Amino acid sequence: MAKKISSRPISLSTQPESVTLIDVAKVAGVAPMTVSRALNRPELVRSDTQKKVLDAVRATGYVPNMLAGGLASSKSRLVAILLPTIANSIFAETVQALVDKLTEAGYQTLLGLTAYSTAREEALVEAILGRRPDGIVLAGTSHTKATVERLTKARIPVVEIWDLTNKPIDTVIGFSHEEVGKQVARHLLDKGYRRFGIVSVDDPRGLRRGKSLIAELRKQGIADTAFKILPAPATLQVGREGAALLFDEARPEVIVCSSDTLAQGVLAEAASRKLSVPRDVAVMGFGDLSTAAHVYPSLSTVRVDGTTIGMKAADALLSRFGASPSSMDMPARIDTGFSIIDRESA
Amino acid sequence: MAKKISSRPISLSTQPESVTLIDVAKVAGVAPMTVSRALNRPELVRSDTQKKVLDAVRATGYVPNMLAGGLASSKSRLVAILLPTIANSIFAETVQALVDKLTEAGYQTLLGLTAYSTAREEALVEAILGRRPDGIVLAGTSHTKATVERLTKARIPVVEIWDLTNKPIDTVIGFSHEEVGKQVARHLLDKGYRRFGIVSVDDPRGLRRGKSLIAELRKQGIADTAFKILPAPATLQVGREGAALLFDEARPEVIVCSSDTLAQGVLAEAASRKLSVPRDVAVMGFGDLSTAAHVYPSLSTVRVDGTTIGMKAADALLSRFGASPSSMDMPARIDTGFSIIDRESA
DNA sequence: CTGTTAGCGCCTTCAA
DNA sequence: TTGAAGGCGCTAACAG
Repeated sequence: MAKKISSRPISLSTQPESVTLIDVAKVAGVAPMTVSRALNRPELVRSDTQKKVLDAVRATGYVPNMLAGGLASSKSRLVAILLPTIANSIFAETVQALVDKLTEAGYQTLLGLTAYSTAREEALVEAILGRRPDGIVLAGTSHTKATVERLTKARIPVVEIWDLTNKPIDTVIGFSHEEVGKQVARHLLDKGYRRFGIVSVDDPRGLRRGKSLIAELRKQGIADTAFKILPAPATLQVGREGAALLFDEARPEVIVCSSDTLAQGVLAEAASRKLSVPRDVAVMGFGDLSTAAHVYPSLSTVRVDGTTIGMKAADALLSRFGASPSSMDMPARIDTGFSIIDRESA
Repeated sequence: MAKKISSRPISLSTQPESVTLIDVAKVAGVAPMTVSRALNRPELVRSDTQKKVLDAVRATGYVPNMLAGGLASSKSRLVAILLPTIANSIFAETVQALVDKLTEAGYQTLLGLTAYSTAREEALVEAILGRRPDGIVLAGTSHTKATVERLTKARIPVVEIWDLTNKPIDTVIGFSHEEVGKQVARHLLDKGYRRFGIVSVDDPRGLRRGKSLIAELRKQGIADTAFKILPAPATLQVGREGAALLFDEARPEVIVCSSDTLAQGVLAEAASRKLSVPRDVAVMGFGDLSTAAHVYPSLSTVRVDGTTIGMKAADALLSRFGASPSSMDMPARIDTGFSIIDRESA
């Protein structure tokens, strides 16, 4: 009778063979395909069949194998996220929002950490594309040529975040770091400051903000701006050290920091030197949101809404996942902007 | 001549069919299996064959499909990490260390965020097991029965971190939160404090530390300890609010916080009330490492080395991956400990 | 050292 | 609405 001897040996070992669609189908008394449908497209299955299947799933403890499903359907329900770092990171909120939204939509998230290295990013991209993700999110817009090529060839939605560019790989959601530097310069000049100091970690976007700030100051006739670049990650301690260097050398009227964490370190150093903020020295941070705002009345900051970036990135991906391949060619360029929050005048 | 007509249609579309092992094999002039070996177990392949294959890989731009590979070999080279949250998180360092080490070893990391909900954790575990990860890391030791069952049945290494228990699912790496509460109580009592206040977010481990602290104080004859529990996440602002409540009601001599971020908020509130720390009120944080240490001279804290936890978790996984299935039954229970850092006496 | 065969577990396609 | 056949791309196991 048996058309084919079961290839699965009757297991005598304690290792419970993993339950497959076929096992569920047997228990439910339907074809494997029907189980698949009941699970993935229930609207195509009569409700009593549906029930039989679900009962069988519970009875067997079946967990669908997404490797097999993904291989067969070329849909992995996987989104990769690549960022420089997660420790003490300005990206934390973005990741949180992104992961939350994607999880809710039934996608899982692969996390890769590049440590601000485009070479490492390239290696990660290659490895990750091996998983055939349905989409990928990258922090920043600066990548190696090979990375861009691979990403383009992969023909999946690519979202670059936390920066802006005129030549995105696909979709880009962020703001201009040059514009941040420029606006911060103008804002502080308007308030009458003339001697500036900058504390930044060695992060490409932070450096660009700093350079743009200096460029704008130059335009306005201010030539010498002390620019302290310290190794990442941006910790309170690093902020303190940077501030110490500036206080010892340049005695700036205002210190601009590449992140709020650094700014808090600067505040700590100022306090330890009995310097009053902002009277003796003003401090400007970057990043904000749940950290510094409302808490340090003397701290100004550039506020960036990381949560919005994460949510928009998720939206961008999800809308493309549903869409037809042709509409794949309609990427977006979203400027989420930033705002300068001035605690002194609040 | 052709044993079989190529099943792959000659593509006229612009969509470049993705390159497979077979394509590489053709170009290299070897069998597909040889390509597979050259890529995964090069030591089994003669070096000139090896070279032919690598050249063909480069020429074709081949990216191995890990879904297919995983399905065939039942090895996914994937590790899942489940934590409550990543925003403002005490886990950031742990994740960083874990991801770094695993990436280096050729594993990729799936990130799931549970928001302190065991129900959500259960759903995530189920979804994630569908990817057939080679291992899984969970924050905490408190899970639903279904989660524990599924995890046990999955027969993969499971590492619970940032807590300790006598009944781990498998391996557990962390420290006792009860012990933290107790030691903090004793430490502060020794220093002469008698009126305590606690600010905690609604996080199970933070609450356990707080309860243990209170229990120990009771033992020592101190009955009334104000315990403010605020909704997560732990931000500076929440710390400020908690402190404000305590200052208005209880006027504690010392405030113990469930995280350093909260503690910093408490410092800010104290400052705004012109209270001197630690003279008027002492503040004890939790977590530390790159954040508070060395920066706030007035802040005491419980130091936990999140990086070590992450590295040990990675080690635990990697050693089991290499090992024989039988040695799978030798889990570990590692107490990474903690230390109380007292800035006042430093 | 290299090749052949036979699936891994699921979904697409087509037929009933 | 359900079922049967075939293959997604790769690797284990064995043969040469």
